[in-house]
Amino acid sequence: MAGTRKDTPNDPARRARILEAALDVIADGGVHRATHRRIAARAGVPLGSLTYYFAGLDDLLASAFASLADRMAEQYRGMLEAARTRSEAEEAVVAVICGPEYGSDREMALLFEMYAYGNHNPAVAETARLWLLRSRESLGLHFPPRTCLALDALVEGWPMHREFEHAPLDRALVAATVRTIVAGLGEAV
Amino acid sequence: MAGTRKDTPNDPARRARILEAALDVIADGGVHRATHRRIAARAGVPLGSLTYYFAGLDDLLASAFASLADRMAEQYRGMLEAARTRSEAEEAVVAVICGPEYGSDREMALLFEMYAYGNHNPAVAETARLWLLRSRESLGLHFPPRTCLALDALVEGWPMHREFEHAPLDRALVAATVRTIVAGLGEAV
Amino acid sequence: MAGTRKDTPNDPARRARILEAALDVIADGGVHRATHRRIAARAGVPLGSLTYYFAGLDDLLASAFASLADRMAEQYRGMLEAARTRSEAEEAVVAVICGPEYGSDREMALLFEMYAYGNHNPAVAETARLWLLRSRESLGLHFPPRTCLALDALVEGWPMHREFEHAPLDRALVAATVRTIVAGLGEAV
Amino acid sequence: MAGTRKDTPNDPARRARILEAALDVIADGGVHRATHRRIAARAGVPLGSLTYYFAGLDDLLASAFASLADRMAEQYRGMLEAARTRSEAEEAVVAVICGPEYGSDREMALLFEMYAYGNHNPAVAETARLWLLRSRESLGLHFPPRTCLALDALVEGWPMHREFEHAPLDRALVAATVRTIVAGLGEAV
DNA sequence: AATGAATGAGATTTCATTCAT
DNA sequence: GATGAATGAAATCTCATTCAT
Repeated sequence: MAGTRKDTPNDPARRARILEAALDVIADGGVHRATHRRIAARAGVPLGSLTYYFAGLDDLLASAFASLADRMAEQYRGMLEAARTRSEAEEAVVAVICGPEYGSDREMALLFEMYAYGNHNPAVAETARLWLLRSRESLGLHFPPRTCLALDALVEGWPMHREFEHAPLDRALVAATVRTIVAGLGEAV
Repeated sequence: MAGTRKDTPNDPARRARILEAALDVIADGGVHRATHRRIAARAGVPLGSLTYYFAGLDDLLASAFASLADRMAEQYRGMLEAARTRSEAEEAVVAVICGPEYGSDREMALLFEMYAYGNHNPAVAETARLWLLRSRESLGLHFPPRTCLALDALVEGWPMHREFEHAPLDRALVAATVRTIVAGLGEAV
Repeated sequence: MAGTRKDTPNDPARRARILEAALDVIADGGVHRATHRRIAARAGVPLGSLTYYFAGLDDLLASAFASLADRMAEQYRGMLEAARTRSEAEEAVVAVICGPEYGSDREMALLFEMYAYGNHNPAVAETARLWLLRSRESLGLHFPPRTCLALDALVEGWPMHREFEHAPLDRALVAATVRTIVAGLGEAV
Repeated sequence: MAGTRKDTPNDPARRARILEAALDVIADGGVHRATHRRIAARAGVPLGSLTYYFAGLDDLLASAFASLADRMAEQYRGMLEAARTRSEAEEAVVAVICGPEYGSDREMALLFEMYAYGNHNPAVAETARLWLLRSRESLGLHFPPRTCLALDALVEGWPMHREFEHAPLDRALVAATVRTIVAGLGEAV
């Protein structure tokens, strides 16, 4: 808590700090409670800053989601890239679905917000589309295209159970499902 | 003076009409743009009506989502109940995922909103939890529990691709995946 | 100064009071300084009142100008109607141009504001057009149409001198000019 | 780095360009919408420029109106100076009133803005006063003082009809009125 | 000399909610 | 039971101006 730290003018990190604050506020209260005031307060910057850096709240939120998607896509890819064998790759997919290496509760909540907001904001819709595409590409490092599509559906859908039922996922079941899909859909394009 | 009046003073359908209007407004602009005024205008009822029937906006939205979840859970169950054989049941799951019999774009968007809003509203979180549970129960009419969990992940996740990529899903691939999971996970509890 | 008087709910005079306050504020500082806050303060009503009674600032200002134009057109007509002879009518025109029976400084300033604002607001442009028309009609009680047009030009233009040069108009000259125009243009349509 | 630069560092025309942009912005949206930002954008100069060249917005607007009045007074005088005979002078007055040689719609709108703004800004009031004086002086090249006053009233007032009623003026009527005034008021001082 | 960055103040507007009837 | 009127609070956004460079 740097508390009294004054920003130097032209603080290059300020923009990023605002974005991160926006994500915090969204994670806490949802897009529907993300306001200029709350974001500015959380970031510790004056209100006027937000409209100086961003054309409007929509633009700010869209940028925040873009930054989120970017960061998560990189993590995702990192996990898949680290796998050396098909079997390790399957294990990586399980980890992506079940955590905890990937996708904190905060990030899952933010993704839901992104999907919801994307239905009402073209820029965010595009961010979501790209995010889906990139996750598919990461899977493509190890699996054929059709398998990627099926696994990706699992990756999007299963964490929902994690979120709303208050129990951790059954890791063995997830692993079995992943293996089944990979084996069952085979190598066909 | 009753001349142009549309509702009897105690219109029993008014409450339902307000809920439907709320869903329309949410589908159009998201929870973050759902306001008393817009909902009242859409429902064609006086503003004061809303605070008469509902304790507040949160309560109204929670009721609207509950009504949505209820209706969709019934449709879902109807589709599974109509299946007579395991194979028809698999076909029903494919239909649930790919549409168009189930889950219009409007309804998909509303589900995203429900998941997002549920992260910030306990009543809606409970609605979402129940909805997930009921969809699992419907699958349970035909499949063993672990298969239900895996299929349900697919049911939640795959429609997202439909929503953000602008192409219909590959029905054959979905069918193959469903069959693979059903066969691969077997009958074990 | 009624000072602490509370408005009864549903005060029928409140709308009119807001309009009058708006004109006061415009007369003081010009349209470019007429803000919700200032108008509300001058009228002694809460800020929210203004947007309850008027769709926006433009609407409020347009209504204020409409009320001004209406009142002045009635005064104008009253003065012309009171004239019994052609000679009295000429005298009435002189009075309209030179004051003080008609057109206080405040009202003249407001008219300038109306003309200026009318160039950027269709509703006010229409108000200005109607105002010009009604003043012509009042002149028409005594003079043929072409004479009305010429006299009306005088009525609009001469007060400007009054406003910006800091001397009262030369009443005798105005009278002579009016007589000359009435006589010179004759009775032709 | 001079690559795309349009102005030399000390562009002598920049000040004038800003003033012209200010007039454009005023003509478009009125004084009440003339802001530093809009003017800078229209002029294609950086925002900081405006506060460098002008002490504040009031100063900028006052300078812009001064430049307008100057230019129009010169045009006005040019038209009167070109007249060689009394009859040509009368024709020049008609042209000034009816256009199109003098006073485009844009310029008329700007004059209205000047009159309105002048009521709230001493510098602009002085500009307006001078403008009225100079137009009178130009008339004085051909007509005696009292005639000048009367003609000038016509020159200020008649164009208003042009502006708000959507028809061109009746040139013959204007000419007849001018002749009548010139003849009727005679040569007396 | 000239300007991009920055911000406090305030503008317009929307809104949930209260309340008298 | 039902609702139009009303308003305080807060939302988004714009802006004139200052300042370091």
